[in-house]
Amino acid sequence: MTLYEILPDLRRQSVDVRHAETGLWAASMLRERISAGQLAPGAKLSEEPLCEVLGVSRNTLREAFATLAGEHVVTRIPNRGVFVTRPTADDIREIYRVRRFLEPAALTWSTSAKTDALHAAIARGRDARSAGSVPGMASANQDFHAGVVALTGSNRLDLQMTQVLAEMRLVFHSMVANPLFHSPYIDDNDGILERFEAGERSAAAELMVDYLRRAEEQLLEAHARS
Amino acid sequence: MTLYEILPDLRRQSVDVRHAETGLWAASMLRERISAGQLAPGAKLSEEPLCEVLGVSRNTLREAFATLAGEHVVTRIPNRGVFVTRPTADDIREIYRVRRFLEPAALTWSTSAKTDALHAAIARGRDARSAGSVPGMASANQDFHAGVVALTGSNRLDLQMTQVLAEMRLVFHSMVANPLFHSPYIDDNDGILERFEAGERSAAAELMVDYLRRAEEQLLEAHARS
DNA sequence: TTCGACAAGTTGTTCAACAATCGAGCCGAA
DNA sequence: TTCGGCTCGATTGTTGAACAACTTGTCGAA
Repeated sequence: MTLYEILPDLRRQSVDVRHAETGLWAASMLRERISAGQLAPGAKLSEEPLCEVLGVSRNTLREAFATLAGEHVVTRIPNRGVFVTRPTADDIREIYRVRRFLEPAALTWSTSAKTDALHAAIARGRDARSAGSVPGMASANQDFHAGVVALTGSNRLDLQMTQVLAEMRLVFHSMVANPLFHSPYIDDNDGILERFEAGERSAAAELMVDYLRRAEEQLLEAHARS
Repeated sequence: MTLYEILPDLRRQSVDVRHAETGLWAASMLRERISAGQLAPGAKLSEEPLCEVLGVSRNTLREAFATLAGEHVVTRIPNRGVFVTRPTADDIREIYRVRRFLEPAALTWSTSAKTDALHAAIARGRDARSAGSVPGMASANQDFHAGVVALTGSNRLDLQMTQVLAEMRLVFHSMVANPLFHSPYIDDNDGILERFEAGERSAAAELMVDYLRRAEEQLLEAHARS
């Protein structure tokens, strides 16, 4: 399987692209493909073929690598190359460590109570479950938890959560997909939101911690298997 | 004042430097100087003179810029150049928004209770206050709050806090230094630590929120003045 | 088999060139 | 004078080629 088959024809058309964002453009291109699983965890991103496919120079590509490395999407090993990050068990633990602080904190202390996006995410999750769509459930679940952190109103925490969720996708991609993994959590989310809206914030936070612990445990177990 | 006077002779000596880290080296060089206030907020980092001073090529310098931009230490304006970030009032609010979630969360839910570093930071703060050293008090205070987040045991949250504190230093550098700003907070920190060690975690978290609100208010006021 | 020298392939870094953009200063019209 | 548009110089954005340094695998000698 050549890189061309995985990433056909990403060369940007010369029209309507601005000067001064090629590096970011290349980064977003790769980020997309990695997030979609087309570039699997562990895959090596060799400079020369990628330059060819993206239609950018090596120097520009390296700027893109620097950006992605800062997001932990990609791992740079000096003199060896750049690889799509393959999360370790420790990475999984770290991801959930972060989430167990961020999400309960958001539920407990956020001043905003705009929960429309949360309800929408839960609804989308139910629809996906009915339709039997695993990616749909996964994405809806991510939206819900991103939405919880968005309650903080902080761009930085949002960004941190976005990055952590991007790494979660890498975790999923590096393991066998279990269709049953996401489905029970939809009701968990609903319960959390219910408590939150009832003003029982610490109860909501507790449910969240409980959810996160169970999810971590399941993921670690699946990771050990793979 | 030329760049040479501000950053004399940073060119790295050819001996004992490894291949494959020049970009990171340049980034850390600049980070240091910015953190120390030698490169003030708003200062333009022109490529050519900086290449000269650092002894690296433009491409490598640009990799360093990408790194620093990811840390919000530096702001890139397309086709205009790279500048040391000059925090706005909104930035200050955002910084404290992050801190008001991170630090109370650490106090409330961290599993570690290793408070040696916190005691040490408070002691250093008292020494600095006796010695009348404003930078000493500032640095001790930062150490204390970094230490609180370190209780989470999470590298990511640590890193986030490190970045936020780096931006705090930019805030200080872009305003007139008020010698009285830091001194009262040493006792606040002591009170917080006392509650935490007594197991009264929510009380500690409340004190922390209170401290952060007061600090934010003072900084915003000082910022409006400047 | 084991070890080390060597060769090939990649990454790290530099350099020089050109394209695109910005901003200052100049000029002329109202 | 003041305003708008213009040109021009300086700086940034991007490229391609070149070379240095490192990694890996191979081959042959002991």
